[in-house]
Amino acid sequence: MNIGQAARASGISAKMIRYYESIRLIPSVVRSESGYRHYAEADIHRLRFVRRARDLGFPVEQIAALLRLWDDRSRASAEVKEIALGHVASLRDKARQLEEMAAALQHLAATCHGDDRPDCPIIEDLAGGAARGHQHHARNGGA
Amino acid sequence: MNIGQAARASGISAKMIRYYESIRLIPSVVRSESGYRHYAEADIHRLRFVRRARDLGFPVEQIAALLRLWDDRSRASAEVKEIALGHVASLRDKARQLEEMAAALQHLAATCHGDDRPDCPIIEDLAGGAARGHQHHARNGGA
DNA sequence: TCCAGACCTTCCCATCATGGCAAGGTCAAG
DNA sequence: CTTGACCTTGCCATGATGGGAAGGTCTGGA
Repeated sequence: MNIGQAARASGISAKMIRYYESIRLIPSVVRSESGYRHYAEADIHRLRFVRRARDLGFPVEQIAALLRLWDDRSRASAEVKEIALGHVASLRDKARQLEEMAAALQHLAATCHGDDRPDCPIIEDLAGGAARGHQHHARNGGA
Repeated sequence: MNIGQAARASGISAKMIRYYESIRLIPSVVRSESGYRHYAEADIHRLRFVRRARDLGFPVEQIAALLRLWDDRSRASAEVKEIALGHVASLRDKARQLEEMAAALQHLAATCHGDDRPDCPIIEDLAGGAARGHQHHARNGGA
């Protein structure tokens, strides 16, 4: 199987397959005499593993760790679980941060008329909280 | 005020102030004869505006739009509100995606013993769903 | 046999926002 | 005048991905 077929079979673009190989996330595959990469079933499985892990938002570094654990038949499931739960925590943390920003901004937007008047609490907040109204500042604009 | 003081006053690193200037998010400030940037109060206000918008997760492009609206005393508040609510939606969307990943992974992890046995539903799922157990695949790993 | 077109290779560039480092100029205080 | 803090520009790196160029390979058909 050439890289294009491997890409279609795994759901990872050829570009990314080469990239993953370059950073050693996946091993170098065999090449034909002319230099074409050749993928066997086991390689496709590995790529699909990577694909699923990416879909779950794992950073590449952690995927590397998961692949090592996959290869190690005797590792404790606790090791895998620890990585997984650590990642869950990090995902939740990021989600919470985004949600907090959204809530703050929505709160601000709720007090904005949103009509054709120029009055806007959102801009006023960004401009420095409740303190000032709207000081002008036309400046030496042209770079 | 030099760039370092402006950085301290605005909460944006000197590096980022220069960057923002280079991409024209903020206008070029006046320079001393020796080339040092000099910041006036109005510049600091503008930088703080940018800082707050960044804290709310606005991408730089949208901050540029907000700054234009800030400068335009006659614009309708509806324009600002639209940008803000659009951003709220995008933040919520990202947060939801992360949360979905976290939930899926947590669900998976819940079925994993997490002890010293090698059995691990997490790895098994990544390796290809319920289909196979754990096929081996030692390969030309060397790279 | 030869060509077209689809495929492959490597290499470089861009994203987005940020930090780091290096080489060199400037300024203020001692 | 020296020292040290500060400034300047420029390049490189991140993390994961896409785009494109320049050139080699393979396959099928006329």
